[in-house]
Amino acid sequence: MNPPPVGEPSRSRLGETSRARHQIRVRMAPSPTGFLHIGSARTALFNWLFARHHNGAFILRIDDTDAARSTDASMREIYESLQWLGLEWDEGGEKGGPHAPYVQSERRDIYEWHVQRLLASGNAYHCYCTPEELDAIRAQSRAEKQNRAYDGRCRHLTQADKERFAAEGRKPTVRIKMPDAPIRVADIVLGTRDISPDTLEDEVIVRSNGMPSYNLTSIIDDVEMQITHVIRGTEHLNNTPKQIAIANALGLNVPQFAHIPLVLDNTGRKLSKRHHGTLVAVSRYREEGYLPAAMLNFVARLGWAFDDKQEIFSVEELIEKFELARVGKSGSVFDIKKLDWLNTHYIGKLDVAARTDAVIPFWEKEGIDVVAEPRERLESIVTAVGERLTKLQDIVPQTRYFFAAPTEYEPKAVKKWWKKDARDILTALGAVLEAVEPFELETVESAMWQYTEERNIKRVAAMQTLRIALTGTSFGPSLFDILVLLGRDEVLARIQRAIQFVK
RNA sequence: GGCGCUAUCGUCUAGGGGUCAGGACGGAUGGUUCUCAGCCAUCAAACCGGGGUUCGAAUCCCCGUAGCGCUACCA
Repeated sequence: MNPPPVGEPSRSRLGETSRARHQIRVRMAPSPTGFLHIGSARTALFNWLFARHHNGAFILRIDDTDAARSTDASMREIYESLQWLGLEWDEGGEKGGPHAPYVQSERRDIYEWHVQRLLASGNAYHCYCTPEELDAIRAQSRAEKQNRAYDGRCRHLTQADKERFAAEGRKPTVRIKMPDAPIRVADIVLGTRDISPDTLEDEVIVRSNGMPSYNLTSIIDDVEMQITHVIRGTEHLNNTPKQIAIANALGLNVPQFAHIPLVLDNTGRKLSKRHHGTLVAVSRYREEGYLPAAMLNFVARLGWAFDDKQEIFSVEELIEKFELARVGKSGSVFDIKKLDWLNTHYIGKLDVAARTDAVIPFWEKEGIDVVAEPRERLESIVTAVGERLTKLQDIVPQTRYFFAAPTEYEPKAVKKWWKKDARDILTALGAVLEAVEPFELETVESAMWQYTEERNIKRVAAMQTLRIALTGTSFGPSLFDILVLLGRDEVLARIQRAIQFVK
């Protein structure tokens, strides 16, 4: 007895075979209520990759219908984070395009026109319920184990009822009238299913303040902007039948949908601004010194895999190999350890010049005056540090002593390496280093080895004792690199200071 | 409470009626070495449970269970 499902899309599951006639158009539609979320960044990436892979267009739309929470600052931050990641958009944002404006608060007349059509056709109606009444209805529905929170009671208001409410000063919302037929949701990653209409309630599509809400604006803009594929997070899955219903009532064709799994924290919950704060902010990773290439590679592998052997993907490879068909259905935990590994890898791939450039802002941020340093010396330091950088900001603890003598010696290191003979070793080493000619890598090295051999001292003991005197810590680059980079005078001065400290 | 989605090592995943269930991160051990990092080698580590179907099920079907998401005049 059920009427046939509505909303059947015209294309096949993958949508990747029958696209010859139409250009692929996808969009990312953040709401400007804070920084760019790591999950949004992944959604943006998937959209962007899909667009680039198919030579389509990637559109940036700003969903700011929640006026109370949206800010310009947030909008700029989102642009900036996206640009930093290299996810350039073809239309929208501050860039404009043939479907301008791309900011929803500037498109109200478009929504208004559609709402009037809905009202005129009887597919939408005014609802005069107050928030308090709604709360009560919700509570009751829940108690009665109903599957809908709102019962559609204002569908049947008489003209007299409306006038009475209006006289009371109540401002109505507009609700969409949900259909009686099941709605078919065809999802590229999750498959097709029919949603029973009695689980769908009459959503508010225009607030009482006149501002249209998400489910209306989203689908209207997707259609108006000729979006062919809506790729978004699974949290929107339940909105999809509502949006399809709205489009159907308006006689509009819906795009294809692809809901990608959520990004989870290590307890399996959705990563959110609310619970995780700046941990989910793309800008935070930028500030700590993660490379865009690493972020993209990492985030792409959350829910997507190419085969059973490849982990490292350049952006070009990602574009070439990315397919929606290979996106998984289950959520993925954001594992910072793996991001760290990738970041180390990508930093390692930077040549010295590029790595030096990348690291300079991090020195400056910590007040290290790199401008005063010869470029050559900076590059030598970076070379000496080698692969010891997981994040660019690690450059600071790794190299601080190249710019200023240590002000303290790490207690743990001192305890382990500065035994009773530390003073003697330092004194002797000082003499050795004072005498080497010239003060260069090979000469210093052989002089040191000669010393340890003659005195029958363990290399480690001598080296670590000296390392702490010079750097204040027990780890770091080759000690010979450090010696030469510091120069004889500075080395001798630091040895003297250490001897005083040891007493 | 309702509705929906999901389920392979700790994590990201490959595979998929017959495999020693593969790789990577992380972990452990050993090697290289002046330390750390790196690199090399080795090891531990998984098909949510129960029923079917089948000669054979981790794979197909059903039922559970668990987790998550949504449940706003947020998006």
